Amino acid sequence: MFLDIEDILNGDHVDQEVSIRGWIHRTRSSGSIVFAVLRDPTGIVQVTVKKGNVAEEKFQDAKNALVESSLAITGTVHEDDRAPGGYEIRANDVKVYDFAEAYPITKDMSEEWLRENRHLWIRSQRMTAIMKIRSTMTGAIHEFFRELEYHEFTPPILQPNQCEGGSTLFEVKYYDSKTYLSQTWQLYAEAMIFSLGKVYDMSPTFRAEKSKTSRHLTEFWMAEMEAAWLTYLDVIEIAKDEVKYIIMRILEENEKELKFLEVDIENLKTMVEKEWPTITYTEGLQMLKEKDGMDVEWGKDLRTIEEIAITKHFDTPVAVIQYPKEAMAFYKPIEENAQAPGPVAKCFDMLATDGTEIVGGSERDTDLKALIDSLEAEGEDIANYDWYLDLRKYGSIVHSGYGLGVERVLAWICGLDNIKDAIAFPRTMNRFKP
RNA sequence: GCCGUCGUAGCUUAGUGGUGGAGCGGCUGACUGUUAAUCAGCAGGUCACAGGUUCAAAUCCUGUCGACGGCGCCA
Repeated sequence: MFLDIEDILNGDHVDQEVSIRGWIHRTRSSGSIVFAVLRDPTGIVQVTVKKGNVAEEKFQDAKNALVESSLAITGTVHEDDRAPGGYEIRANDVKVYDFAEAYPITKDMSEEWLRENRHLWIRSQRMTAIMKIRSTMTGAIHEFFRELEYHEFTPPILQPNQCEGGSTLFEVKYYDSKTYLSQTWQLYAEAMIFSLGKVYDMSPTFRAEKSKTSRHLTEFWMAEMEAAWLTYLDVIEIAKDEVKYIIMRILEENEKELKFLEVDIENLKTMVEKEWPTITYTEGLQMLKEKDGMDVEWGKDLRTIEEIAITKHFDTPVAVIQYPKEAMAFYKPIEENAQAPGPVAKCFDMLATDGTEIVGGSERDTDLKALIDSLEAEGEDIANYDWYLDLRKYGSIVHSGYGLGVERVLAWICGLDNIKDAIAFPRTMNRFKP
């Protein structure tokens, strides 16, 4: 029976004989004693192997095993200040499963090298911590929506047409014709609300944008929701609750990992308790003018630099609503009750405290003619959308939804400076290996 | 699509016109308490690729390839 290393570090097994198994994280030898730090999914612990305490052959094995060799150790747990973590196992038996070759990842590593060796780098304490938090996060999203009695609906990934105007699609050969990888589940979710009412999903999303930044992936996971009878103002509040719930669950489950990543835990705690503001696009422009001296022409979409400036005035994420209709995708309806110099849409973005867009959503236009006009204005072939337009012909109702970028939120919560570390095997414009 | 940075040993790098060095890692040896130990020694190079300038190119020029970042766009 093998214990988790975590259990040793809890101090419950002092002076007991235990067995653990894992991989060598660090190793050094000093004549007749070998210090090996062993790693398993739960933590790291120092093991000492002394000449004479184990069979000579096993001592040599311990001495010769390089970093990442896999082995099992049986020994006695001792409390010892000299050991990292405060506990060590003094071995009386060693079994090496596999002697590793010289591990290519050593002390000095460039970003590029680590990405080329991502299949090995995911063993690092840093990536392990991030991936544990990611698991908590995706679990929390399911919990959150199921608690609200949403149904999970999984959309097709191969889709015949685009949705987000401007985003480029990955084309897939489909027998003798062609189709595209999903860039959103939205159109299908809009169909499903007539059946299930309230739906959510988390699914891969593909965007062939030529964006080479620390905030973009070509394949990422989007957590979306769509609900009948709700307005965009209703779902904004759900989005705020969802992100707060994600943070709360991570605080409950991953304190150790957050500390390892040097995340400001107190800051996250207070953020969960605060009200998150909602401002309009027009108010945002005013704020930029008055507080930042940035003069943005009304009607232009907010650029990265402006989003960062706005978020600097808040200590929580902020929802920005009612962007100019002109700059928005075809399905976002006009908000008639807005105070703005021009037509605005029933839509919102949520900006995290570092200025990244973590959520985007809207009400969906129910006016058949308006939809057709918008599509035509964007140069789309109406025939490609016939099934979607059907949804407006049979009992059309008000409905809204949004999408949350899983990696964006994770990177923000963990304070990662690059979104590529928020997913195990990132896909970007220039890299789809390993 | 536009702008910029980088490419030298397995890894991290020094080297701006004149015989390619070092640290880490590996191997050999020493060491009974290390903290990504220390000490001695050994091996390891198509200076991304192609062309050009020059008596001489890792170094200067042109092109290509690769990687990274920023803008725009987006989650």
